[in-house]
Amino acid sequence: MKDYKPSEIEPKWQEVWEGKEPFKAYNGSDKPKFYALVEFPYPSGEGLHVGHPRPYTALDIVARKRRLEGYNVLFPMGWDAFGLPTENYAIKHKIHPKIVTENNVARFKKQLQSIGFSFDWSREVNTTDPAYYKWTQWIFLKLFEKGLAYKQEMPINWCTSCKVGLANEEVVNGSCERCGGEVIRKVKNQWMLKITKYAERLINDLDEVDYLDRIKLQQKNWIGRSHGMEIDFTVPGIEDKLRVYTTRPDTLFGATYMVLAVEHSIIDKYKDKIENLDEVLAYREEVMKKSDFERTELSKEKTGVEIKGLRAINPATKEEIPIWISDYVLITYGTGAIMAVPGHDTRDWEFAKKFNLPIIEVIRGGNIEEAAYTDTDSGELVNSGFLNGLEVKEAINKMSDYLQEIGLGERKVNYKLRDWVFSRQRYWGEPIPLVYCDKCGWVPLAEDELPLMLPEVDNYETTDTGESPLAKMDDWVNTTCPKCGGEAKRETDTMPQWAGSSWYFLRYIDPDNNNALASKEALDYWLPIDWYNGGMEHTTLHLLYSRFWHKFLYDEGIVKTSEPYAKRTSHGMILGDNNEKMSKSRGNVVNPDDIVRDYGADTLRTYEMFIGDFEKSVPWSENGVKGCRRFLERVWRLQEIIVDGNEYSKELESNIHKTIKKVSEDFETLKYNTGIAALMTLVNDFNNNGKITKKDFETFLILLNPVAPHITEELWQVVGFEGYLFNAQWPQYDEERTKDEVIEMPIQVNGKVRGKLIVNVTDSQDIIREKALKDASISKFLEGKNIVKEIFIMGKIYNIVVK
RNA sequence: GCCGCUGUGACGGAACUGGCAUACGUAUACGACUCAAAAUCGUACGGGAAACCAUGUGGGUUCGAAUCCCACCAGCGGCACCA
Repeated sequence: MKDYKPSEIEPKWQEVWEGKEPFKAYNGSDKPKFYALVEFPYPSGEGLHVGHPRPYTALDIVARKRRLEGYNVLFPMGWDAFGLPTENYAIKHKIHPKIVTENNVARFKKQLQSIGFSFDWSREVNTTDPAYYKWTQWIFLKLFEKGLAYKQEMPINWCTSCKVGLANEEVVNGSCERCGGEVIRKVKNQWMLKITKYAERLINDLDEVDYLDRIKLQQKNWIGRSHGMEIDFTVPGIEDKLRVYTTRPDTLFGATYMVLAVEHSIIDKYKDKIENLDEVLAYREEVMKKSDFERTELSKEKTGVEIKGLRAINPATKEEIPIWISDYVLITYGTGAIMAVPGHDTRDWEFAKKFNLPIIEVIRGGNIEEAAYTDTDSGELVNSGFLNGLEVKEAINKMSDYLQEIGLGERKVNYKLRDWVFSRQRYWGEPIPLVYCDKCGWVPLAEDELPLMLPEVDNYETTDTGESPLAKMDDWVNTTCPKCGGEAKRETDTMPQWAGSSWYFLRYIDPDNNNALASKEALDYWLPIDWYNGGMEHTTLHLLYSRFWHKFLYDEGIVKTSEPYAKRTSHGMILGDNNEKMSKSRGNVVNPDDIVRDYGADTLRTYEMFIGDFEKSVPWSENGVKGCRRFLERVWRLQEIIVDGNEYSKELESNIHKTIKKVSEDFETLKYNTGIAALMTLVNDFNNNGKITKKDFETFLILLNPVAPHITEELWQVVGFEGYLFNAQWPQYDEERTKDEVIEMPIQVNGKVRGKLIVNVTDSQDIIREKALKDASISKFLEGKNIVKEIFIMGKIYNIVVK
């Protein structure tokens, strides 16, 4: 027997796979299809770390298993390559982002190939490839055509360091997700995508898909549907009414003041009427500097200024109430104005306490001297005229009806979800294919002008003015209007990184198509994606954005499924061996190259799957890696104890059937760790038995193959099985043979195990009782006591209750 | 503050539908082999002298609870005054 040398056999088999193409997916095959998808990586300068292979190996196992089961499997890989880190690196090192991307992609690809994933590399996509982003631009133009892309001046998150507008979702703890720089709010003209138009369907259609519950829940909470009421407050002396949004119209009698967002339009419109305008404007200026996060930090003291000279009428009490501005009311949610009910809203309560505003109890049940009473399940309306005596839910309805009748309110469904800020003032992104003409407005490029190529520039650094680097390129910016032929200017903003990743799974289906993003037949054949695995951190951004785009393409008749992913699962992070997140600065990053070099790809794969619960984060352990290498060494040495035989060994047969069942099920349910444990147990059984038949070994090799494809393929050849393992069939098990006839049954007295009996599974209660009473270790617990009850479950347990 | 997830040996974890807690692996100790070491193989391995006690804590339901219910505590993640 030769030594097990992964460094020799792994490259050998990778070459065979490259030549024989067993992992190629075929469009329009007669076989049943299976589309397995993992999130394509951002090719960063750091290269792959051991966290990447975890989900890739998991779905590689599924993909390989499906092929052995006779499926036509699409398991692709590509590169999500636009984005700021590459651009920042390019600026710092004076290398063009295109070159940086090429280098990073080459490195990632080499790393991935060394691990032996069964990707169909002939379908590789790259979001920065003009042939790819042509279709990203094309989808954008479709959105524009349908009125789902619009430009609007609105306050956005502005990173002072990157000089770039960020989606709310991209702001992390008040800092820029990409660079960590300070985020302030700035009014800018931005391209927006109307994802909110799809909010309802994005929630409702979750019922149709098989996502982990926590993923569905997180999306639902993110979209945040609430049913409420828009109520108009009249302001004597001005024409406009002040409109607020509330989910608690029942508390209207307790509304003792109003609060507006500092950006509210009423301030500028009626500045002549505001007696303390200077004070109001000074406060506004102060607040505008701050990010949403700082403004809404709960722990901080409430601040605000009363707008003197304007007062509103509470439509329920008809009394005049003061109007304030404060940073705790956001212009981006609801109407940018609230009615404050300090008795029953915590933030309003704190504000009222601070500024000595009246607090009225309108729902009995708490003590509003101490805190706002916010419970909606119990309590009775008081001090509320026609609502008195009602419960909250009834009161909401009655008040809503009343307001609607008198024309001062209407029911309204609101969402936390906001439209998607789609503009970036950066270089390394897809150019937005629109032209601005003074005469015609925003005009889309014709389809045959796509892709609008990202121009080559010498200087792609950001501008101090906040304009895109493209704005400095006069030759590129100045163009003619596609509509009227007159002078026009190109849009210089680029798209966010999320654009390319919102539809990449469609391009894999038909990656070289020049006439469409993918052919209709191919899309119809492959969709939906049968299984998509990715990180929890993408649940609210990428996952939601891509569902939105897919639904739009569905409405356009381009795809036949309203949802892109039939199933979505998530993996946990791999932490450093010090139990902290892997990062360069912490110095705990493990590079898979080292593991492949020192232990082999199969060991890396086995360990990543055996490391723990797939859904939980888990620290890396080099000792665990060693253990998996030892396991593969034991597998390798099994060739020494093989004897001829086309049947399973009698002594092992039951265990083999059980293992086939266990592994087949575990590989489908994210329980890779216990699946591998079962294979380890079977190897131990093999060794304890001293010899195994060829048939025993053959089945074992197929079961292990998805996890450790190289060693199993090699052993297949060494032992002399026919052809290649990748052409084999996944083994079947016989349910009857997975069941034991004789078991060790625990015998309990008062619920505590007092003994164990070897019995037939089918033995009756009488037989077991007789045996148990004869057993001294059990009967001594029964002495001098009366049996008052017996619990018997055949083949499982016998419990005697005594007194 | 809200929402979600998670708490089991020294460590990663296992435990079907409420039915033998700690499978599998790691670490450790001892033994075999060896001149020796590595590798390999074998044995032990939750605590306790024992009765017993142990699945974050305290209650509850049950013949029986890691699993179900209630209330807490801790850690991780997400969100950010969302009216």
